[in-house]
Amino acid sequence: MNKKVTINDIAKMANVAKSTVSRYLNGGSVSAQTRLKIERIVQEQHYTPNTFAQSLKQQTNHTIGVIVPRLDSIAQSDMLRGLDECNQEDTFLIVNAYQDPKRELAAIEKLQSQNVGGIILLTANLTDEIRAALTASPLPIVIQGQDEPDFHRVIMADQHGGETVGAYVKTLHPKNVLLLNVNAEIDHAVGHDRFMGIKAALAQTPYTEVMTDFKLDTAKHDAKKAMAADQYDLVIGATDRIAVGAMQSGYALHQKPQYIGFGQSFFSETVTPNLTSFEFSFFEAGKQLYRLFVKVRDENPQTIQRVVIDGQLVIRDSTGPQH
Amino acid sequence: MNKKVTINDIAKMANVAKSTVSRYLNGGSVSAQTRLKIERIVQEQHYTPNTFAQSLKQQTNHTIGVIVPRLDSIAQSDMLRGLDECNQEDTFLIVNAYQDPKRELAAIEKLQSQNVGGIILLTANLTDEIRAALTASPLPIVIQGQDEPDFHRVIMADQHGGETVGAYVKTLHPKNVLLLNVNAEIDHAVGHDRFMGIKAALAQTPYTEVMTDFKLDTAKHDAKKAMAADQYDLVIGATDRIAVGAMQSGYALHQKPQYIGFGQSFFSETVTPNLTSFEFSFFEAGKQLYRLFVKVRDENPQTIQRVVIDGQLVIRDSTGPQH
DNA sequence: TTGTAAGCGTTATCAA
DNA sequence: TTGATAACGCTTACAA
Repeated sequence: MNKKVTINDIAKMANVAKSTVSRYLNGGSVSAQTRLKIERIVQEQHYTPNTFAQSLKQQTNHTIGVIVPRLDSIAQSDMLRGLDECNQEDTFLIVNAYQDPKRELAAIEKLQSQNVGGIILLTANLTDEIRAALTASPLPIVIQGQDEPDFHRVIMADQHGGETVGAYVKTLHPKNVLLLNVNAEIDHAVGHDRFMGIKAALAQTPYTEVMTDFKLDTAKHDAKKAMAADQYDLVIGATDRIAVGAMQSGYALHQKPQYIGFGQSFFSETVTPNLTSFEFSFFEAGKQLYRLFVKVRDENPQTIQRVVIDGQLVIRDSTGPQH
Repeated sequence: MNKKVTINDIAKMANVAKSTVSRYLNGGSVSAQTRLKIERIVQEQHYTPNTFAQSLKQQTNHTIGVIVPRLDSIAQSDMLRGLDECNQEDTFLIVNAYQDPKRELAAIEKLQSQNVGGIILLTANLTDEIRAALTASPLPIVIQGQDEPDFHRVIMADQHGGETVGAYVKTLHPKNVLLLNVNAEIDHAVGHDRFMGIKAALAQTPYTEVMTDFKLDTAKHDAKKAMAADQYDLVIGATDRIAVGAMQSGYALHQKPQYIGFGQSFFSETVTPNLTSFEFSFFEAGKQLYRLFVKVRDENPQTIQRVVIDGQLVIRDSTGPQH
């Protein structure tokens, strides 16, 4: 920050008081004559107000802290793109929590000490500590990822996704199904909501449920163990990544079951064969998330807001005819 | 920002002047007695200084604008993690430029008007306009991605990577090689530097160079065209993503050449077969980038700084024995 | 060691 | 329509 031109400089150059310049900037009443004069000088000098002074004075600011569980995920980056898309005038302070509840909590506290104007929290899992911190905060806060009844939130239609996949699975008439799920304690939306519909659809079909985690390697390992022990003609992963792990195990074991995942298109189209999956609109989720945040911040609604984002089943080669 | 406790509140509670509290906070001289008193109250009240007031007063701040070309890339997120890793006290304002030079320029201007304390620019390509904007800025600036002589920078050892891959390629004794490259005008570090060593190593071997772009679909399409027209036993992609596109084409055409890419491990391990690639340490690059930035900001070196980050060849199944 | 006071760049109030 | 002036929360001479 070298020698930035201030409102005082502009005022002097225009031979007016700085309050007049301020009024000009904020759309107050100024005569056409002085307006023109100030306008010219502001342009010439490339003047932009000092945001710190503004925030200090206004006791609020347009920086929104966004906490993401991870950055190396298409879903998250799509969501951030959605936030960007709608954004008119806010600045996002993106903090990576590295899927660690401790870091998530620390991020909430740090953001508050940095005086952000609000927080958008993307999360897989809320601890009691985090709930307490959120509740204690005077800031407008919106969360995404979990259907937490006490907070304004945007959630994905995991339940509907599970039902849709369930309905599709019925048409495939599988003989023996492997479900690769994650612990609902770690991510309730994924571990529980997604699989309800699937299990209902498999009422008449034998299936095995194996718990794994979100990492590719773990999924690969757990899938291999299961697929070596029994023969499956359909494998459903809780996420695309998990399904891909299973595909690699299948490849190694020379098995060719059908595969279904949950997630977003890029990942699904990267693997061979392309993966059939239920795809959520994370981009849309980001847009809605921003809209909801603005509503919460500006209107301070007294009832908890809840927005559900739908998705759709995209059928690709992994459940295609050649299988 | 509801009713945050200020330094004045603390001062009153402790029956001292606010300057004393300020001195306590900034490590100035205070008697053991008052130190204890203030300490207790600060803790009780969860007092944190208002960063806007601090920045306003100090005429500088600890927010660094980070412009990234894209967010849906492991390389970028690894680099950001590296930045985080070393960071002591700075806040990163991450801006996605969506691989669009216009947005990149706009981001530089917006960050300046937001009074960031400096800019870290990750980029594939610098336009003259952007060079001009960077040169005109009074802020400390560090760039990454291109070997631009006029700016402090961290670059990847693309040239050395190409030579290493070249040496390895010789040991494979390929009969006919397909190079899938990108235009050096779009990304000189990739399009030119990476391929110098490879082409030198292929002096005695027939090869075809096809230009494509960074998108998976384009690479797939271009690779398919080339692989349908001629028979190759080795395909080298300018990036992992491009190599994966080629793998998919090979799969579709029932061809099984060997494949080599450039990039980071996750992507390489996602595909089947796992991809041999020259992997740069983007995480390390991020760390060095932050260190370099701090050096530039705090020491204002008069000579242009240049840091090179190395990588290593990781041999996987795609050039493995079963091929 | 401590307190007083000025000032950072804004916006808002209130006279003129 | 304008311009002084106070205030936002903090740091920093300088004085006590």
